Amino acid sequence: MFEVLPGFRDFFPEDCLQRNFIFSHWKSWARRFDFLEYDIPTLEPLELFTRKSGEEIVSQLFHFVDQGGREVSLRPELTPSLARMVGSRINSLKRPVKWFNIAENFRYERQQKGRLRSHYQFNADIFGEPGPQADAEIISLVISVLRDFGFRPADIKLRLSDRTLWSIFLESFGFEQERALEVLAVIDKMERMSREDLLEKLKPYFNEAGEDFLASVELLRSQRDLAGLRRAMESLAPTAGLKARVRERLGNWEQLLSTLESQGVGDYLQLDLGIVRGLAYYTGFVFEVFQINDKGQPEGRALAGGGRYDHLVGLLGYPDVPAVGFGMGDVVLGDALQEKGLMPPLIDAPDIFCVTGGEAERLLAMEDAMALRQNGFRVSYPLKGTGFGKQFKLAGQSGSRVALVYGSEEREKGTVKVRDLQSGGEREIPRSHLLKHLPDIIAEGIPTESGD
RNA sequence: GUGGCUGUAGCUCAGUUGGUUAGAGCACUGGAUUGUGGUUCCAGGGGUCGCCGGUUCAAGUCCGGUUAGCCACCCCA
Repeated sequence: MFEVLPGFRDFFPEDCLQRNFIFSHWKSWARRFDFLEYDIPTLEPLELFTRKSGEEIVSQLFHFVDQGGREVSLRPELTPSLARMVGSRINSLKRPVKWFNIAENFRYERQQKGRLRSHYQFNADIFGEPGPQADAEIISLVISVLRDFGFRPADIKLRLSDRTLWSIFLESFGFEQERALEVLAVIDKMERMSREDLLEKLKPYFNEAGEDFLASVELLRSQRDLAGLRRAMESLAPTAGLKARVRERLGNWEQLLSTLESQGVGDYLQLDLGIVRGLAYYTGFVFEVFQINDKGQPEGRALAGGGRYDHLVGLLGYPDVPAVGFGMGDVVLGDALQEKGLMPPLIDAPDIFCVTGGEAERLLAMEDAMALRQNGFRVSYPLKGTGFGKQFKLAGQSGSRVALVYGSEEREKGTVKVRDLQSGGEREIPRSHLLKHLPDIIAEGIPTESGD
């Protein structure tokens, strides 16, 4: 017997129904925000990913050598491919470039909850616009989608942070470029590490001054509103030059937040500089969306994450172009929808179920079924002969709205009996009038004789 | 990659101190039912007890290994 590979999933029809429910929401909201759909290959040169993330990523990629001797890999994400597409035509694309994609991504990793070796991810990105209104557009889209799934502000929070402020902060301690990123990586782990371990990790950078540094980091991380963030940053910036950059950056914050407030999604935001995101290429606003528990604490894996990456396209060898985007995976989202009871009952039923008597009647039904199908109706019938009773049972189980009854009596009169499978009401109409009347019957039903 | 827990029918699970041919509910198939239903009743199919080995007269049950899943690390899309 065969089983699916570890970390992969079979999608039975009921699973596809749920997947399509998620996909259609994603797509619908991307369209409403006027993002255009694009797509990329499943298989890419291995180097496309190592260029961005370094050689250590290779052990987590599904990669192999193809028959032509090329080192290739299933895509673990689509940002590098997207950067290639955008970069290669950046001078002819109308800006801002607003694109989205829904695709399967692969990673060779030990699986656990919310994290498989294959998952589907919704990505939307904006290229060519460096200002905070592009960030707001992305964040607003993320929240709009999740809100439409039924998550309320009490269920989820988009934790919003800023790599730019962290850079200014680290610069005030004398850290820039690589060393700033290394210290940032330590800050990223603060939620999960003890104070002793943190101090140990910071020792190479601060010697004995780690305590003071940590206190400053804590001050920043604990801020939950813009006024507090402003006070904290200004108290930490030692020079006039840094103070000016803080003021300018906080102006961007104001614009971002006021845009999101006026779009009515402010209730989902939580200012939280504790979000850093591990990836090195993020440059400005960054965010992650989490479910929150009764105490208001984030729980589980991020439902979505993203941010600004103004130098990635340049890093991959194309002209520099500012960019901001996000990703949202189907696994964590699907789990969250199940837990919260937000996955609605999804029905997948035909419009019409044909019930037939003998062979002559069956052939008439086949003729009508095809005509109905050509007009967009979803029509089903048994694929083997059985009695009327059995067929009505099947019709009921199918979830179909109406049954069309083709018996010898109807055949002789040139009619067909239409039965409303919900109300039990019936109506006999000439076969030639089927197409004309069925849309109304399906929409409005047939009352029972008692007028019920 | 490291560690802990768990594997009995498609699903949820029983299965006694090791003891004959491994069970239930749901689901599925057929029938009761050849002109009207999702109820009901009857019957049936479906298992290498994850896999391999060991202990034993005897293993679903005990032991070892392995594999898969879950959880936590590591890491992060």
